[in-house]
Amino acid sequence: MKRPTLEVVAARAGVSKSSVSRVVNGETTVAPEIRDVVMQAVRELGYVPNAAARNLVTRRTDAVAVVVSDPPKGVVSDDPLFSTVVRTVSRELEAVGRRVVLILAESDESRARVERYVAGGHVDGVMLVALHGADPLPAALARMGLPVASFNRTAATDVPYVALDNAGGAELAVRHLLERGRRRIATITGPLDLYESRERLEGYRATLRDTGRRSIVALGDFTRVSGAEAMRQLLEDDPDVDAVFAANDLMAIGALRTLHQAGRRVPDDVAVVGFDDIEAAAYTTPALTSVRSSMADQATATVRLLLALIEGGPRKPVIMPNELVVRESS
Amino acid sequence: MKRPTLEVVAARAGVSKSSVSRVVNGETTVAPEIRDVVMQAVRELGYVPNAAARNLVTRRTDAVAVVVSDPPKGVVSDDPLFSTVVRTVSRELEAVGRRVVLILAESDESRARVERYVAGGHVDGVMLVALHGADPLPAALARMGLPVASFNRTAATDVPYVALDNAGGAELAVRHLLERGRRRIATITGPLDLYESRERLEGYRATLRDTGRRSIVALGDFTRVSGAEAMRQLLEDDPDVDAVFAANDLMAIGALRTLHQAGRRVPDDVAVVGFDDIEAAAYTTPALTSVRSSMADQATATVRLLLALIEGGPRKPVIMPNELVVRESS
DNA sequence: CACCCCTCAGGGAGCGCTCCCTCATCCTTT
DNA sequence: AAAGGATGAGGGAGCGCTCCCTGAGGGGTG
Repeated sequence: MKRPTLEVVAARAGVSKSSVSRVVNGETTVAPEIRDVVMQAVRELGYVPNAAARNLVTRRTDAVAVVVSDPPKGVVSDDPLFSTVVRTVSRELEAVGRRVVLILAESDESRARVERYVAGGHVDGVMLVALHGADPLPAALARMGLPVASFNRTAATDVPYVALDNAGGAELAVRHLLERGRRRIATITGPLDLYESRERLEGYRATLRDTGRRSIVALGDFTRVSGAEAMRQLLEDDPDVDAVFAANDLMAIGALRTLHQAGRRVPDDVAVVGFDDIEAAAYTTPALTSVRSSMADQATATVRLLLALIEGGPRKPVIMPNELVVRESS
Repeated sequence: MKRPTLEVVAARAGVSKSSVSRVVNGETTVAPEIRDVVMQAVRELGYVPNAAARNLVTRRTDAVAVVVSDPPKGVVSDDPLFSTVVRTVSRELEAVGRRVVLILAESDESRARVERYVAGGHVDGVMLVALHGADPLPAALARMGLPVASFNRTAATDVPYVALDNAGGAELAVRHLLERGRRRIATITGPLDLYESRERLEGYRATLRDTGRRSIVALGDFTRVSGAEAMRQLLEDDPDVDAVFAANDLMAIGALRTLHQAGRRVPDDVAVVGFDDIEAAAYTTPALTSVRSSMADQATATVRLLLALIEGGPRKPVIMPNELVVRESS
């Protein structure tokens, strides 16, 4: 069951190790006949280069770490962000022949492990996902000089990122509700240690402020449960609320549930708008109006950014646009 | 920015490379004072062993490939199976100090890449997820002698797996509907090239058969869209249908949507039962009755199985139990 | 025709680590 | 007290690969 080495292939092909190496690595300075005989031997022996040996000398790994830094927060296991991002990223990296090493950094301990791992030079670059503002990881990674790109903005200003136009999206949502004639427009925020949450909240506030209306804010943490809870709070605090902008769809879904239980009709009594336009948004009752932000596109852009960084490209952030998808809930 | 090597650490500590190696690898045959002085040097220099070099000689990688073999099937990006499994597996492997190399095998081409990759000895074992019955990958991987464990049963009989009691779960669902007095119980199946789909269908059929009732079957593919479509079909084929057992929750959610649009009340006119009890099941309107099968537990069991396999454990399958969670939809 | 240059194959050092083997030291045992 | 055994440190080969360097051979130029 021993795998053939370069040397064995060379012997079989009757050429030197160097030539085989050149052929395998696609160098052009090889005579066609040597090329052919080597390829033949490679095929016959089922030769696969040993990545460890190669990595040992080249210092390149062809691997990228995808670090999902995020507290486990209970059972939010079907968080669509996670699968969309991981899936897209994996697909995109696969296409350029790079491996994905997935790392969940849920505790300080595992965060330390990530640092050690990355410091060990096992990967060519790191993509960061879902960090709260205070997370020390981005800065720590950036400090070790390895290419790092972040999905969403982080507190570490020197880490290039790809983010949405969050404030713009929130403005879209709120303007839409105003146009529908809503007067008491509340919001359910995401965790405020996340930039996106803060920006969405700020967009909501700014838009209302322009019309002289006051903000009605309840705090959530991007989970369905928190959305349901926040909606209950909102109903209690201000029974006349007639519209809600939830900072993501999961929370909007939670809010929908609370409204249903409380006997409020959507959109007749209360209009609801979410953010992200996840697939489930089209399957709620009533179907959810949402700010569409293609997480997949954002993920792709982040991968591209990281790859560019690895090639020595410029470290500049990217902002993705978004649009409003109007459905039954508003 | 050059990383220190074993040799440098040895020099600093005033001992031999061998001793440093022993300390770093936690061998016990080292005098405490040498241990201490080495640890000190390691700390001071921030030494992290080079995995490539280590792997080159030991042939161990401490990495496990998680292969998600699955056609891209459009936008089913928030498939809860994916995130739950990947997340759980990652967490579990992290805990035992192993890396996760995530590979999406969506095309024949990438499947070939997986084979080559695994053949290259880059990982100590492979965990397979979500394969359709005809997938040649499991057999191919098993053939190369590497430990392989599958999340769910596959066609390759020699690949150990962890599966649910699918037929039993279906029976639970159907019996429950019968007890509720339903007479025309239909089912929406998953893709029939999946064992789980076939087993759930078989469980449904067998249970109905025992009561002398006939089966009413519509085909789905585990997505919301397909559930909605199948429900439409069912309504058309048999307008008197008064209960539906969907082979997973996502399709049940799709069915709920169709029923809502068709003006049928749930559960009054039609009762709906899903399978998996994903988080979203509690957030539908009405909340979904579902067969609970902890995907997380199943994923954990699969990891354990794989780790045992790597240690040379026995190759025997594991079957997980399930229970019915009754909510408003039935 | 002689010389030089260019192209391209082969030789071999060395990447950082492990692990086998040797050997020094100290403790036991008779 | 001498010899054998246990313990544990050090030396060094070698894992499979890349890449620099050397040098052979062929073609072009004056």
